[in-house]
Amino acid sequence: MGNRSRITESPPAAVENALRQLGRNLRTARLRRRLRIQDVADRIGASRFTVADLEKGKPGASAAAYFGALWALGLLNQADNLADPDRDEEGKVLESARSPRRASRRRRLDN
Amino acid sequence: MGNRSRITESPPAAVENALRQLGRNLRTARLRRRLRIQDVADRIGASRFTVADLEKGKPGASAAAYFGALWALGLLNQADNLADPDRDEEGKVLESARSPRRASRRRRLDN
DNA sequence: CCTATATGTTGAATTAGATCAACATTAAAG
DNA sequence: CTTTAATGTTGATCTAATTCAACATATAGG
Repeated sequence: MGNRSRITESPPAAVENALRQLGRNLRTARLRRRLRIQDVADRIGASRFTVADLEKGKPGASAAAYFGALWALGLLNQADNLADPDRDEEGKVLESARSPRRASRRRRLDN
Repeated sequence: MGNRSRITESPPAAVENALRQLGRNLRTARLRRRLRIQDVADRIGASRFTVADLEKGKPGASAAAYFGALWALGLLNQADNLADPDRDEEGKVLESARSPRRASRRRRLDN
């Protein structure tokens, strides 16, 4: 019943660091463009508080908010390659000839 | 969560598409690894419903959930370059010699 | 300096995100 | 085909994400 998931409440360090770095990058990009927090907020239809949270790397903020900030700064195209199957070399190796639509337990590798 | 921001409630098409694509990529990567939705959910400490939402590209899901899914699949490193200042060619051009800590309205370019 | 303003901080109010149960559907493997 | 399990769907519940006001701080520019 509805509470916050562990990944949002206390993310692993790698996730926390990635979000903090993204936040710092968003701030750098905004300042380079001479935009105020409020300007970005206006462009995406959010409050200045939310945009400030994004620049802090707040884990609980919505993915749309982060992507929207990238979009407002003209940087959304950099998200296109995220988890791109063509770039997933490990995945390519693991994939069999036929790609299943469900993950069957019996054929799954242990780990 | 509270008053849902416009960017989360009805994101611009570019943002919506980017999220849907990310969701599809997460699913492809998961299936290649022969993992069930539940397996990814267990790894990040979320319910299978949330992970299913991620694979649909749900805008309102937390950024930590998306990054956590990438992390669970060994793909988080692909997020490192998001908005990387070194790759922000347009930002480099706009940046003056000194990088300000605030965006002053007077010096801001119109647009 | 001095002033204007961008940003930080806090606390309260509101509502939607996350969870779960129960059931339906569909694909995988024998 | 049959069986098993992975995934989809729905609705209710609970709590945290977001907003906002008000004030404090600090930076930019003159």
